[in-house]
Amino acid sequence: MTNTDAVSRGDHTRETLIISAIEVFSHSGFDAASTRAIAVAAGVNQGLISYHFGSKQRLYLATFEYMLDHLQCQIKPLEQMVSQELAKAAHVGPERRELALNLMQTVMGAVIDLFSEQVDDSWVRLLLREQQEPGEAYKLLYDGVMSHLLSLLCRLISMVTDLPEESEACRIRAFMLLGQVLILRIATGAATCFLGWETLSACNVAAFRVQFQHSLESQFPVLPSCSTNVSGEAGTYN
Amino acid sequence: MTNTDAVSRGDHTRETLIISAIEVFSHSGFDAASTRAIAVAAGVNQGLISYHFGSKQRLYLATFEYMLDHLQCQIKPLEQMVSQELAKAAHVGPERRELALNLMQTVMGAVIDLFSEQVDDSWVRLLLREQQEPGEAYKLLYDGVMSHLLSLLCRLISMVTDLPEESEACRIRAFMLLGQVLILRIATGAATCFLGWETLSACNVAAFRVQFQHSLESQFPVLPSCSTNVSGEAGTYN
DNA sequence: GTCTATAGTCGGATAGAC
DNA sequence: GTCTATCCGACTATAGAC
Repeated sequence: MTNTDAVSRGDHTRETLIISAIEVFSHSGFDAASTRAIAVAAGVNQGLISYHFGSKQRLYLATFEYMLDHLQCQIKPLEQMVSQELAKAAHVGPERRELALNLMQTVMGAVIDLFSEQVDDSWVRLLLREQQEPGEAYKLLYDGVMSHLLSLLCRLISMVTDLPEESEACRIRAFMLLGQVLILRIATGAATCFLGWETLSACNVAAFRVQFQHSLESQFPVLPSCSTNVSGEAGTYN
Repeated sequence: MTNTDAVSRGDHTRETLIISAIEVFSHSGFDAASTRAIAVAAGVNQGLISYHFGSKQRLYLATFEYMLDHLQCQIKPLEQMVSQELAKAAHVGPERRELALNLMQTVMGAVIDLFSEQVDDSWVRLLLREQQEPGEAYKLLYDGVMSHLLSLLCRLISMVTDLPEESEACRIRAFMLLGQVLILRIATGAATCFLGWETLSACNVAAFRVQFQHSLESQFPVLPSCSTNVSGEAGTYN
């Protein structure tokens, strides 16, 4: 068992604290979350927060670095995959347009997966709070994830619509597209009441995905032709 | 000046406290918001919160009742207008479908107006927080506004797409549609960084509205015919 | 209806033993 | 690295003067 000792006791405490901190911060907000409550949830002593992170604020930032690492692991492969597929078919014309649309479906499918399976409710609450009042933690979030995802969508939208990739119009479209799928996690209360989805079951997510695909296809019409999906079934990319 | 005395000093204090409470609650969250800070922001004594509302929790609920009144004043006329327009043209067929699409544009335009001009940043933060962890205040919000707005959209979507109004598919589409426009207020941080919109100027909102109209038209295609907008320019309805 | 003063609780940060 | 004990400030709610 010297293997588990490879991560020192301190490192384990550190991660345990971060995981508990995400839960407590997300529930109460930064100010109302007490370091005592975080320590209790983590099963460690309160003094260890100061020892490992220096202050409550620094613990808060550490939680964002932690979440960012996980989110980036999901986004980066998407970026690479898109670049590869586009490089393989570098020519212009309707085929490229259809490829871009297929890639868009794949990317958005992956985003739906990411936010429905991997991203916890508490993560959503934390990320949303920073969106509302961007602070130090938000810069991490934007630079690390949001900007990459939005740029990726712009690239694809640009190819499908012929809008310039850097244009405001294209960026707005990317923004709206993201809103269309993220609303499922943002308006949790409305989803519960209006759709009757207490929790996001795999079945619910599948139904949502079907409607989103319909919406996507009509939003960005391509010339009618047989669909050649780039990576198997849409959205199975991981 | 007996006219201004018609609202007693107490009523004025009450409203002042509510307005300040919205600001403070939205910034810090319920737990971290201090009644002291609210009282200072309102320029009244801290003890008056207990006197007028009984407790911090009741003040919190009062803020939602206050916001709800304002939101309902915007939503109800929309519902009535849609019902009237649909009653006037009660027949089926492509004309009705196009009417429904025009009504959808008008309704969503009004929603964009509502959330960009009338609904304050602090309102958005409060409403979002309740969405994330629905509490007592959320029931007020859902029954008073959200359910009405979503049902209205379902009615129109159903006519344009032939999806049954009560079907899950139709409800999901309504949900996504709302997400597409609300993202502008929800992802404030991303809007600032990615679109460069520090504040939502009228110009920014106009650009957003244009892109949304494009998206809407392609999402819900009707048979090509001359557009007969129901109430003048789309979205000028108030 | 409004104000002051205060009781009682809980917060973050830290010093020092182990 | 971990724990106990403690300082001091801020919190809600309330009692009572005006």
